Amino acid sequence: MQARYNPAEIESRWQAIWAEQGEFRAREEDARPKYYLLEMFPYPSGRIHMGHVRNYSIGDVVSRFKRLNGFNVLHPMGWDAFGMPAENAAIQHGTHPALWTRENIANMRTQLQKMGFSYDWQRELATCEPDYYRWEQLIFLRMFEKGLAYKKSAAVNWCTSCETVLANEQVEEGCCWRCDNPVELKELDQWFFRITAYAEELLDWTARLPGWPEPVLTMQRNWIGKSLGCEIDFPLEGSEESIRVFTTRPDTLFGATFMSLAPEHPLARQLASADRRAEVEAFIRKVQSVDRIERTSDELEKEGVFTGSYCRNPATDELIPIFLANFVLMDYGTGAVMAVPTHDQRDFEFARKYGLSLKVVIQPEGELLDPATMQAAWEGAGTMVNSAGFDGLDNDTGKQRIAAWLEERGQGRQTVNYRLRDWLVSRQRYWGTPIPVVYCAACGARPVPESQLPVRLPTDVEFSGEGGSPLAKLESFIHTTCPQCGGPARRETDTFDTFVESSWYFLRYACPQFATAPVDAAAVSHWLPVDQYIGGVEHAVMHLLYARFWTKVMRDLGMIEIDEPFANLLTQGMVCMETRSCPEHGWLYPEQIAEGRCALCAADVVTGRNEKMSKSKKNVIDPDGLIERFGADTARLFTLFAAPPEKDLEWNEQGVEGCFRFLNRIWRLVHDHYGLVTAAGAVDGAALDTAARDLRRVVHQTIRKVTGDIDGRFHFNTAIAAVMELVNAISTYAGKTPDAAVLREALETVVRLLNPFVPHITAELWQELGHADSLEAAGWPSWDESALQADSMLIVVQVNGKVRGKLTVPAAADRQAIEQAAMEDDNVRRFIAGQTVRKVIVVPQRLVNIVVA
RNA sequence: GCCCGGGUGGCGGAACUGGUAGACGCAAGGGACUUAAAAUCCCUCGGCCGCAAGGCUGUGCGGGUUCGAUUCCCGCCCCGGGCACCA
Repeated sequence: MQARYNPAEIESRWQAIWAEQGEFRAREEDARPKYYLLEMFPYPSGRIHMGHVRNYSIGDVVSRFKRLNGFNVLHPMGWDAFGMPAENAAIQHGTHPALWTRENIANMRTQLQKMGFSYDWQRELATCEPDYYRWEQLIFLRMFEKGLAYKKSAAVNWCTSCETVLANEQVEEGCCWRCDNPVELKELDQWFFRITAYAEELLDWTARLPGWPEPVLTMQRNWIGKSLGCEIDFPLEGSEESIRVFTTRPDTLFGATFMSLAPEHPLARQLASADRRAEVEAFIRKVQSVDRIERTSDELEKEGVFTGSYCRNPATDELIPIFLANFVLMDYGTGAVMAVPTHDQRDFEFARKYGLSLKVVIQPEGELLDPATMQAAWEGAGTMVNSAGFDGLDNDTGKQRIAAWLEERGQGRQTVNYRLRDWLVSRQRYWGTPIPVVYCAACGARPVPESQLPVRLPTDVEFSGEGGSPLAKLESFIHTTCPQCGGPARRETDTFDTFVESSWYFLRYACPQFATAPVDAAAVSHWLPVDQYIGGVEHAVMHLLYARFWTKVMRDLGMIEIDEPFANLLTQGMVCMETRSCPEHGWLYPEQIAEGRCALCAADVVTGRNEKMSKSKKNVIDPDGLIERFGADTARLFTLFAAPPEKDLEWNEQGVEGCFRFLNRIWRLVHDHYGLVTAAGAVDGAALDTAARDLRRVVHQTIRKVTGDIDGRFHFNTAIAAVMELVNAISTYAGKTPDAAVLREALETVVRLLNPFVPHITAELWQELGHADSLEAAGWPSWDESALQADSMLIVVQVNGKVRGKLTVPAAADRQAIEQAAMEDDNVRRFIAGQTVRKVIVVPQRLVNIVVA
C-alpha cells in the first residue's frame, strides 16, 4: 500500500473501472425496488461551476446511498442544450451554435466524469437533438388538436436586448430573467399553452405534495393566485350595454359609488363624452407611455380621469360616474372595478383626490365609521349597513347572499379568478425547437402532419448579429407547401421557449432511445415519479410549474399515467463567495490577488459582501483547479460538509484544506494499521476490554447516526462530522494496544460510511483492507443494538434548573439510586444546604433537577 | 404592504420530541518533533471573576409559560427570498 494519498492516480483508476463495469446502469428488469434520483440538468455553457458541483455532489450521495441500501437506482444526466448563449457565441466567435453546444457538452461530460458521479451515461440525452425535440413537436400537435396550444394576438413582454418575447414567469421586477434588461409591452401574434386550464388542478395538488418544501409550494400557490368572487354587470346609462366588473367583495356592492376602468379597456374611448374626449385621450396616451416597471411600481401616484359617462349600481339603482384609473389592470379580472372607497384603500385615496362620494356599508365592531372623518378604508370584517334587505348580516354571510341575489336577478354570478396567465412559448430565436406549423394564405395556420416530423432545425443559417432570428431570413426553410391544400405556404419561424424542453426530459430518461412515441408508457410507469428531485430554488415557479403542467397534459393525452412528476423536492442553496475589487481594475478573480493587493497595480484590495458566485463579479472558483490540487473527493466532501444542502454555502479556501487533511488522515490510519488489521478475524464481543467495547459503541452509534442523517434528512454535514468523531476515537484507540478485529471493524465502518461522499478513496481503501468484492457488493452497514449498550451513563444534576454536577452511574441504576447519588454530590449539597427540597424531577438517562426554596 | 425563511463564539455550523448551548471543522495562540521548513502530534480557545475548586453571564431585543426555553406563546428589531395597485 502506498504511504501517500494520491487522489489523481486513485480517482482516474476507479472512474475507469466504474465505466468499464457499467456499475451505475439502471435496468427495468431488475427486481429490486426502484429509486429515481434526479438533479436538474445543466445548460451546456462550457464549464461546470461550483453550483453544479454542489448540486450533483448532493445527488450523488443520495444515489449511492440508495444503491447501497438495495435500490435499483435510476440516476441519469443530460443537457438542456437549446438557448441563447449558443447564438451569442455564434455571433461573437463565428462558431455554429450546434458545434459550440456539442463541444461544450463533451467538455462538461468529461468534467462530471472527473467528479466521479454515478450516472447512467447510457441514458444521456441532449434536448437539441432531433431524436428529442421531434417528440416535443408531436406533443405540441396533440395539444393543438385539443385546444391546449393556440395562437393569439396579445400584449406580450418583449425584451429588447434578447429580441424575443418572454412568458410572464420570466419577467422579474419588470426585467428579463436572463439578461436583466427592461421588458416592454408589445402587441404580437404568439403561441400560448393553456396552462390556465390546469390552474385549479395545479393548485389542488400543492396540498398533496408532502415531499416538497413549504416555501416552494407557497410560491406556486401565490403565482397561481386564486381568488373567489363575483362578476357583476353595471348597466350603462343611455345604452343597452353594461360593464362587467370582478370583485371579491360583493358584500360591499351597496357602497360602490363610482367605477374605475383600465385605460386599455375596450370601452374606454367610447365612453368619453364629447366635452371630455381630449382629456380622456391624453390620459390614455400618458398611461401607455409609462413603461411596465414604472407602471407597477409603488411610487406611481394614483391618477384617473372622468369619462363623462355614468352607469347604474345594480343594487341601489343610483347613477355612478365612470373613471379611467392608472392602477386598474386590463389583464386581471375584467379590467373594470366597482369602486368602494369606504372599504378599499386604493378607492379611498382615489375618491378623496377627486372629491367623490363615500358610503359606509360595513360597520366594524366597537367603532362607528363616518365617511366625513374616515382617515382610511375599513377593509376588515363587520356588520352590513345601508344595504337594504341585507342590513344586520355579518359581511361574510352578506357575500353569499348578495352573490345569490344577483344571480337570481341575472345581474351577476359567482366566479373564480386566477393571477396565472397562459404560458407564452414562442421565441424569436434560432437555437430552439421549431414550432411545427405552416401558414397558408388559403387555409390559415395548419399543423405539420405527424408523418412529416421532425421539422428539423436547419443548420445553414447566417449569424449577422443584427436583430431578428436568422431562421426568419432563411428562404429554404420558410418556403414549403400547405399540408391541407398543397399550395405554397410559409413555415412558422418561431421556436419554443427552452422551458418546454425541460418540462419533460425527466420522462424521456425512462426510455431515452424509444423510437415510436415520446415515451414508452411501461418504462415511465416503472420509473416515475421521480423519487427525489434536487435543484436550485430559483426554479421554484418557472420550471417546476411548467413541468407539473406538462406532466398533466401528457397524462390527459393518454401518454402517461402519473399526476405529478416529482414526489420529493430538495431545493439547495447557492454557492457564495466574497467579492473583491481593486479601485483601479474593478472586480478581481481570486488569482489576481497576492497578499491582499491587486496583482496588476499593487493597490489594496477591497473586500465586498458574500454573493452568489458569478463570472460578472469574478468571485468564482473553478472546480477543475480544485480537482487538480486536492482531487474530486475533497471537492465533494467540502461542498457537503460546509453547510446543510438547503442553505447557502460560503466558500472558504481553508475549509477545503481541512477536508483534504481529513482524507489524508484516514489514508494514514489505514496505512499504519492495515498489516495488523487484514490478518484479523471476526469481533468476539464477549472477550473485549473496556476500551474495545467503548470504541465499538462509538462505531455502531456512528452507523446509526449517519444512516439517519442521510436518509430523508439530508444532513450531510452532521453525518460527516459524526464520522470525523469516529476517526478521532479510532486514532486514540489505535495508539493503545488495539484489538485487531475491533480496529478492523472500526476502520471498515469509516470506509463504508464515507463511500457515498468520497467514493474513490473509499473504494481504494476497501481494496487495501483486503476485499476482493466491491464496497457496493458489501452494501450499507447496519448497527448492532447489543454493541450500543453501555455499562454506565452520564446524568446531569441541576439545582433549580442550573447544572451543578455530573454523575456517572451504572446503566442499570434505578430512579431512586440516581436521585440519591445526585443528593450526595458535593457541589449539589452546597446548593441545597439549608433549603427545603420541594420537588425532584428525574428524566431517565438524562438528568435530575432538584427544586429547592 | 402581504407571504415564506432566518438571526447561536473570530468564522462555517451543531444541539432530532422543551432536558449539559457551542458537536465537527476552520482560524488563532502555546508546545513537541526537525539544522530549518513543510507535514504530523499534544494543549488552550464565548465573555467576565478566580491560583484553583468553582461562580456569574451568554443563542437579535422585551415580556410570558415551565422545575427547566436556542427550542413553545405574545409583542418588537434586523437580514435573506417570493409576491405586489390582483379589485
